[in-house]
Amino acid sequence: MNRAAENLCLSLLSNCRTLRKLKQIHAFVYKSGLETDPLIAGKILLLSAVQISDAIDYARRLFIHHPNPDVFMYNTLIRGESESDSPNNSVSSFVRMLGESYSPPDSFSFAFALKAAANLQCLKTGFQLHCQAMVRGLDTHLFVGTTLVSMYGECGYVEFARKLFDEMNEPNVVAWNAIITAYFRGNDLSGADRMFGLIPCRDLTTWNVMLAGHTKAGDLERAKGLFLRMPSRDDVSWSTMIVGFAHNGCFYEALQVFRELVGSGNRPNEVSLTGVLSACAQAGAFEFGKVLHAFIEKIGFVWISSVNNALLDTYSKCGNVLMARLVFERMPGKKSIVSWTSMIAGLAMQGYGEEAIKLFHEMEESGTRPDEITFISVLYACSHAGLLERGHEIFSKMTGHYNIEPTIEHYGCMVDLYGRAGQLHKAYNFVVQMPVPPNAVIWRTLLGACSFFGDINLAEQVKKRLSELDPDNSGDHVLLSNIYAVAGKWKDVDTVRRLMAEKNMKKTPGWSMIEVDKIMYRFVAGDKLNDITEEAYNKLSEITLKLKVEGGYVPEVGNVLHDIEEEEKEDTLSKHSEKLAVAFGMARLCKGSTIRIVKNLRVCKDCHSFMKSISKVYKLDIVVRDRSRFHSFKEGSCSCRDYW
DNA sequence: ATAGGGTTAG
Repeated sequence: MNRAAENLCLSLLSNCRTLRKLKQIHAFVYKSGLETDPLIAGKILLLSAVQISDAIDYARRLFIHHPNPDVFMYNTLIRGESESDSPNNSVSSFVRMLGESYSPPDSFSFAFALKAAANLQCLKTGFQLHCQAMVRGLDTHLFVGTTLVSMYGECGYVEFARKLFDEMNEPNVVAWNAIITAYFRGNDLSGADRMFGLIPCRDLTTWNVMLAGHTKAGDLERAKGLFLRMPSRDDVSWSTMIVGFAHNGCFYEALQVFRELVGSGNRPNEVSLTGVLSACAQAGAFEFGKVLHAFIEKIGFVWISSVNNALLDTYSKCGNVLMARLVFERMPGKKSIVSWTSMIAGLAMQGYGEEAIKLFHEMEESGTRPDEITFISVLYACSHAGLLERGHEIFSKMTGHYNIEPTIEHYGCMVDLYGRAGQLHKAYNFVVQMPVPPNAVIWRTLLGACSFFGDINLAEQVKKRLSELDPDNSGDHVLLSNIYAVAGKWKDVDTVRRLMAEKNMKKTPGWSMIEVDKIMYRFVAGDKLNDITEEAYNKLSEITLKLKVEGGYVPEVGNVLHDIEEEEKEDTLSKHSEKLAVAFGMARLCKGSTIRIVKNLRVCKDCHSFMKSISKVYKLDIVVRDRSRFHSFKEGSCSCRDYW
């Protein structure tokens, strides 16, 4: 009878995919008095520690309450913890195991604990484990040796990894894959390629290692070539390509590979989904993001926190905080630091400073310790909402209460905080007194503020420092020349322009994107004519006329670089990519639907008032995400309250 | 039960 119950439990467990279901089965196991059955306890631990995402806390509790865990259970816990958010727990479990006389660590224990050291990139821990393995004569074990190669590679000691590899008795394909990965880790692409040529036989992982190595190095052409050449592909190959494209800003390609993946009859896994969602977030592909959301609900990935985090980020980067908030509130289990930080950043981008700070306090109360990224998001929220006092408080809290050493990015946020508020000299003094030497980004932030508030004297001073640090940056010259243009100092404008021409500096072309029928269209300022741009230009002149007549729109020519005739200036302005994108959206989208634009640079003052005017005259909502924040235009005003 | 893919900011 007990035998029958045991078989029933085992068969239930073999089909278990979610923590929810596992808990139900676990309850049944208790009812049947089988909780100490080694086979069943081992399987439940394996599921919660390794096979089900985000269930490691459950696994730990289960382990603690289990009397005399065997070697398998120890190894399973060490394994699960090595891949969790805190791999140091894995090392602690290993140390605890060392103290148990009845279950000494075996080759598996070492392999998993070494994996934790690799994930921690902690050479000291790895080396200590290596020594322990030598004492027990396990360092020559094939699996342990392979993980040692991998660990040293991960910790940046590629030469040493190579030495161990050369000393291995008969390295198999897995060991070869580990040494190739180590070469990539050390940025030695030709070394990796050389080993790829020497390897006696290749398996699927060998190819996947090559894909990952080249996408991480930014060589997507090479990766794509390998992807097409490889004899077969699995879900890791697909997700490597999707994530690789997404990380390198090639969202179009990322979406395309995802479509191919689905088109070829495969079911995307959670990694492909997080990758493609990240591409949607960057591109602002709201409609496609919603399709993915539906898909995620349908196949039950709502239980995976990484997918939820990516989804939350997609909604907030597409300008829909309400949906982001909904995903955030409905997330199962404990919210991770990534969930909190993404939600805070989402509110910050919309200018909801108070709400972001409120959420930050909720996070603190929930017992999740904010990290340096969280503070960047909160400080960003303060600077974009003009909350000087709060920004100051939070900065002090970071250093005082949380003992987090500010990085140059945190100082950048503070400069931005003062700069955006127009306290330019306070910002300047802050930069001069910073304990870290200011870099180009810091000075550029200040130059941007000088440009917004038209402080020519300070701008010239700041530009001098920038010329020392990053003399060939075109954006800085454009900013300076804009400052002169606004002040009508055309001689100075000319000097800057000539310098730019002499040095052959190219302006970063501004582009804007808009999604129509789940396809992203990209417009570049002064684009050549084709069917799409012609449609946009035609609609744009119609809109401009209507705005001038009915909305009292007057082009603000101050931001135009050249000292040319008024009419010509207006012509340059009218080619700004965000205007083309909006016009295209108005021509193509259903009447009354919100227009969503993503722009790579910051929106100019003229385009800003143009959008306001459209929202009033056409009674249309427009959401523009620029380099720095969201602008939601409604009934003639913008959510940024002209503070950007 | 060794190797390969993962979401947050700048």
